[in-house]
Amino acid sequence: MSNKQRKILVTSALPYANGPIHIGHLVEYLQTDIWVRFQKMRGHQCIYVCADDAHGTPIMLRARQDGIEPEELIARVAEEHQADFAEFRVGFDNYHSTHSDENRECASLIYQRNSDQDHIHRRTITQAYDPVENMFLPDRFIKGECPKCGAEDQYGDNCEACGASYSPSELKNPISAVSGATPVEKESEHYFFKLGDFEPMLKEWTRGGHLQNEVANKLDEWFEAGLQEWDISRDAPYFGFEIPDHPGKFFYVWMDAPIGYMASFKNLCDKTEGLEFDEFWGPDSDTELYHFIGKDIIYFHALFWPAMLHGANFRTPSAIFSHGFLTVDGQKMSKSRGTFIKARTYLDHLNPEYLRYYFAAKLSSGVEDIDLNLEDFSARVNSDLVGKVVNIASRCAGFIKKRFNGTLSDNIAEQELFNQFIAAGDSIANRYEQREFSHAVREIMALADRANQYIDEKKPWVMAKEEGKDQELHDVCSMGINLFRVLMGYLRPILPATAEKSEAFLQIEPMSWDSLQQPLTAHAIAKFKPLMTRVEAPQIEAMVNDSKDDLAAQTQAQAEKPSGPLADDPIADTIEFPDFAKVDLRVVKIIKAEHVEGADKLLQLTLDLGGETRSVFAGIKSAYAPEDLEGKLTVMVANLAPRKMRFGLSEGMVLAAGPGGEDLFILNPDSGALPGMKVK
RNA sequence: GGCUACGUAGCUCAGUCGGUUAGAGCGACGGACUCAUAACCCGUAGGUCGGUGGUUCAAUUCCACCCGUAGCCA
Repeated sequence: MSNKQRKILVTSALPYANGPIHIGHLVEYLQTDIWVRFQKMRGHQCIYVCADDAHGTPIMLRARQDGIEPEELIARVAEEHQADFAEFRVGFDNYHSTHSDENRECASLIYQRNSDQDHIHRRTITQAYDPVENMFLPDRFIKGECPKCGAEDQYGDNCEACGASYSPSELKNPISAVSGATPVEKESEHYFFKLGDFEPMLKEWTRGGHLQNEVANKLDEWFEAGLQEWDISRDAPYFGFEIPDHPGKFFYVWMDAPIGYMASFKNLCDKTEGLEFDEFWGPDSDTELYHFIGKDIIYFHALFWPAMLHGANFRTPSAIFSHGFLTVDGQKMSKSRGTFIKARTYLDHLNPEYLRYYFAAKLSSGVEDIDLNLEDFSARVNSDLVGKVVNIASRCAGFIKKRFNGTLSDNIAEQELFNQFIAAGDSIANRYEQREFSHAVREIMALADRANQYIDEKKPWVMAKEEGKDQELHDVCSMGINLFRVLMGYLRPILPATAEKSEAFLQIEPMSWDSLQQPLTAHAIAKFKPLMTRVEAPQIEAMVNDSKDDLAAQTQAQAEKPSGPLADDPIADTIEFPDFAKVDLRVVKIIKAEHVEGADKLLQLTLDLGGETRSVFAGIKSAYAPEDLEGKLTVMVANLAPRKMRFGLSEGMVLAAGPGGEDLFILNPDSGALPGMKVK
């Protein structure tokens, strides 16, 4: 190793403990793992820690729904997560949980130190509250109609239909997703982290080479908008850590989640001789700290996190490495298309090495999304790995075994070619270091092509039939094996399992970057066994089908819950006839229907009551075009007090049924009814 | 809606700090070979570099607008 040993601590974002790992998550864990394995091969001390993110309202509610304690839920999920990671060979040095003593200590300490420095501020805010469940509601647990476009069933923070963002209080007809009750406004004192205190420090930090350029540019936007205080507390009931000395107040899950990186490392220190927490986290630490994250959580990692660390007198990260999202066959992962593939479903059908390779072949240091094209996936894996790389060993091993007693030649036949392979190592290493894995793969595959060309030029199968060519045959095949070894060494961070099988075949110690420079001569190798088999189309189909099955199971589960108009909207309290008789319903004819300028949902109707004309605004624009209404008979409440609306006076109302949106249905009297007739 | 990326051969992607005939791998087609997991080797075809305008002697590369895709808006 040419450089001195580095001390590096690496993290991947903590997976949330309310659901399984899917292939989208894996982009990050595999990217990180490849980088870590590369660093280790280079001889550096590189420690990779992670943990389950176990706190927050969704976990509390999910546990309640399953009828178990949150602790039981997160324990079960932790086991599943780690089993998935292990099979994908994600080599964490430690995997912990944010619901741990270490994390409670670290979170409390970071809070306390920031508080002592006056970076925490208390303020009373008003928030949506579920009066049935007696809990405050996070935005995404409030549903209602979008204030902009009127789309039904939208979350409290933004509308999936029109993309508008808003606050939950702006939602129309809001309901709690937990109880179905109408939320009320309620005051509560919250704790805020004064992010603005850190603006100068953050501006310097974000431009100090710790972020990808495009990310730093993005942050500039946020700086321009102004840094606002960050709400770090939540009220009971909440699954998390109670804030020290403030009963009933808990740390917001996003406050203690990144601290989970520290906690996991602390937990590792406690069980590892000679590993010192302060050496990696102290303010003057000269070790390196890297966080691999998805681009969706840049805000938390590039602003709050360095600021909190700084405010608590800890070191800040050396760099944040953000990556894009995964699409499958060019589109967002979709349960109905069977492309929402869970790690477990993948493992049921395919070798994890394939996916590691495919992702590596597409990953760069940027934040672009990458696409898993299933057809391309098979082609690429089969052609590159099976056809090219593994095949090199396969086509040489037979001769070595049969003709030379399984021992390599004591010559290295083409020193120059071997040197070229070694020389390429610097460039490949540089690609790995820069997280330009796709470039690294490209360079390695170019070498694999070169190795196959070499064998083709030398034609060992011809030599094998000629007299007196034994030495040459031995040399060429040994050369092939040596080239294969170097290639496998370069691929080792990406293909750990295949590399191990290759090491067993070659009968060598685990390869390091430096160990590759010495070719194997006069060395006994084992019998060759296929190192990797091809991806078969039926495997892919089966995986996609199983992913669809998951969906079917879910839909079924939903179907078991009673739903429908009666369940959604139970029959109201009994009334007496006089109550009903107060309502004067009349048959009317719609003479005119027109759009109302500026109104999202309303149509203006001119109604003939048989001698009298009324103007009524009806919220049925989403379901009816005006021209389809004109001439129709319907029913109105004729004695409803006129109401002044933004667009004019509405003199009554027409009746319609249905949940809303396109599903609204006005009433039609049977033929023969005349305008003005009373409905009784 | 505002902002940010991205849009290059059938597929997956390089590349161009503006400059002669735009590249690779896979796939297709043709040939060669038979050591090898029908793998490997040689060759051929295939692109108005999302669209329209502008700057320039010259634009796929710079600028503007438009279309499409994705993400962010704490």
